[in-house]
Formats: sequence, C-alpha cells, structure tokens
Amino acid sequence: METTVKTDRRILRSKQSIIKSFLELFSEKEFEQITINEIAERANVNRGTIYLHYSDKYDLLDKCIEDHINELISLCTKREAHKDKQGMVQDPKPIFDYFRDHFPFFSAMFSNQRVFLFREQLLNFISVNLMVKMKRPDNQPDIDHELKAQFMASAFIGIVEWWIRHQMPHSTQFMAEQVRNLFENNQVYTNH
Amino acid sequence: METTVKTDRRILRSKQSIIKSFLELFSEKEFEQITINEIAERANVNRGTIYLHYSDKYDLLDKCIEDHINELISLCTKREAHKDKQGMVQDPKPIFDYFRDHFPFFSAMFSNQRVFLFREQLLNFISVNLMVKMKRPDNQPDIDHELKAQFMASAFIGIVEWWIRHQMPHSTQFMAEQVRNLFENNQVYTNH
DNA sequence: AAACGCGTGTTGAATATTTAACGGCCGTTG
DNA sequence: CAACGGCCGTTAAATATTCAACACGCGTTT
Repeated sequence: METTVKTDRRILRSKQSIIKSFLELFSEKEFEQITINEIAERANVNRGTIYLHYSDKYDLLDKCIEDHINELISLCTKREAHKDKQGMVQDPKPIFDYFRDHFPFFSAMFSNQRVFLFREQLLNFISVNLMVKMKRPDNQPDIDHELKAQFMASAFIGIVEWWIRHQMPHSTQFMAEQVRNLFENNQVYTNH
Repeated sequence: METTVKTDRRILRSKQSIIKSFLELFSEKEFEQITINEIAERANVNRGTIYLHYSDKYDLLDKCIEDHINELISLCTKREAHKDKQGMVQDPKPIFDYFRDHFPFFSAMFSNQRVFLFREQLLNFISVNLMVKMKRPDNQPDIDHELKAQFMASAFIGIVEWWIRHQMPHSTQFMAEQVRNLFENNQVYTNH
C-alpha cells in the first residue's frame, strides 16, 4: 500500500556492488576466509560504507539470502493473484527461471559449507507454499499435511540442488514439467 | 612519473556504470536515439552526474573511444619495454586478446554508423605503431614508409573488423599467427 | 494560438560515501 | 617480551552524488 519512499540511488548502487563482489568471493573461497577489506576493494567501495549497511559479513550473507527468499515469495504471491496459473505447484517454471537467472548465487550457496542457513529458509518457504495447496478434503488415509509438505519440499530442494550443482543440464521448461508430474503423483495440487 | 593522485572511488564507479549502460544502449539502438535520461536511468545514476563528467553524449562516446585507444597504446608500449617480445608486429596476440576481452565494445563500434570516428583513431594508432617498425635500411625500391604503414594498418583493421563482425570465429592465437605471417610477407618487421 | 509532453543543461541544499586517522585485537617474527 | 603487519570497527571532515526545481527548446495535440 504505502509507496516505499524510493531509496537513494547511491545506496542501491553501493549495495549492488557490495553484494556482487561478495558473491564472487563467496564462490571463489571459503566464507571464513573472506575479509571485509577484500569485498570493499573489489566493489570499489570504502570499507566504512559496508559497515554503513551491514554490521558484519555474517549479516551481509543473511541479507543476501533474505533478498532472494523475498524475491521468490513475491514471485509466487504475484502469480497467485494472477488467476489462471496459480503458485509454484501448477506451474513451477517461473521458479526454475528464477534459479537459472541467478545461477551464480545459488551455485555458490549450494557449493558452500554455510549452505545450511540457506537451505533452512528455502525449505521453510517451499513447505509453507505447499501446505496451503493441500487443503483439499482427502479421502486417502490421513497423512499429516505438515509432514507431507516437509517431505515434498525437501524432495523439491533436492532436485533443485542437483540441477544447480550439475550446471543446469536441463531447461527450466523440462524441469518444470518433471516437477509438476512428481507433484501430481503425490496429489499435492488442489483443484478437481 | 608522477603518481596520479588516486581518483575518488565514487568517480570511478559512476564512470564505470555510465559507460557500461551507454555501451549496452549503443549496441541496442542507433546512437542518435540514445538519450541522457536512458543512460542515467539504466546506470542508476542521477542525470546531473553524467553532466558532471561528460558535456554531452558525443563527448561520452569520444571518451569511450579514447579510453580503449589509450589502453591499446599502453598495452603496446608496456610490452615494448619488455625486451624479448616487442610490439604488435612480432606478436599481435595480446592485441587480439584485448579485442576479444572487450568484444561488446568493439562489436558495437563496428556495427554502428559512427564507426568512422573510431576507425580513424584506431587506424592512426596502428599506422604510427607500424611506422617505427620500418626504420630498417631497405634495399627494395623505395616505397614511402608512411604510405606503406597506412596500407598495412588499413589491412590490419580490415581483418580485425571482419573477425569481430563474425563473432570471432578463430582463436586469438590463430589470428595472431596469420597476421604475423602477413606482416612478414610484406617485410614490415625490423630485425633479421 | 495556447497547452502539453519530453529531453536538455543548470542550479542549491541534502545526503551518502570517501578519505585518513584512530585504538583495538590477534598471529607472526625478531 | 617487543615489534610488527593485517584486519577490525568507528570517527570527523572533505567531497561526489542525489534530488527537486528551475528555464529552455521543440514537436504534437487541443
């Protein structure tokens, strides 16, 4: 509702630059080895500027993850509003497109020790998203919805991780079809 | 000699950003259609900032060309200092590497009406570079050195332009070998 | 004709970022 | 132990950039 008071362009550019070089470094070396100095140097940003926006490199990593999770969320909710093709269950392709378009980030995430932070949030996002899709009256022997969502979400992430780690060997279209079939087989979707 | 008083990082980042989006636009549409507003918008830079560094879009284009010409010059002179492999005649590969590494720019240059500005400066750079390589006592019927340089430089640019326009169908290594042979056949190089 | 939209250059005040410096901590080297 | 180098996190003053607002020209619409 409230029109977010357009943030100063300098802030946008600084953050962009900082995040970009941080992710580069993140894919090159161990997180613990990365130094604020390096990030600033590569981003052509003063060291102080980083502290102006992030309290330390852990915070920086958190913010990066947060940003992408939020993007994914808004991607889903925006599409839900659009009536015909709802959410990530009926058409997972846009989700895969997003993964593809930000390959450097997700690739770095999946090939790093600190993946746990990330996986946890991603898993939460997916399972919540699936939960609401399973509200239909179920004539099957009652399987707990939350449990099932967790199960499917974990499976979904497993596939994504495999896909990213193998340099995206299939198109997003193909992946979307596969996932949709898997979902259908497990009766996740809602309508008739 | 004088250590250039390290320019403010904000200037560096702004110029980088401006030039980047300008070149993007340059490869997308006709130069005359490009507007300062567009450049600023895409670069996440205030319109005023562009005027702070460039007087108008023509100046901006000039500066872009100038930058690359200077890079090429310093690339050659630096290598001349290094004794064993001198200049662009004995080993043109680094030159081709530079073209390859800045493909977007040169590609835009060669596929645009305004190529003339660029070609003129590039031609001048090459021919001057060749001139100094032809100082040797020549037992051939006297062909004017300047004329010959112009001739060879034009030929060189022709090859580069063909290579860029065709999306670099050969490796820089291969191109360098070809060019070196052509130079030798025309007795451009100095030492026995 | 007047009114409008759109791009250009240019200003002044507000603000983000830079620079250079500080003190502190830690690991290495003498 | 002392000295050093490297990174940290923070500060004050200098500076580049932003924003919003001008006035201008120019083509289009009313």
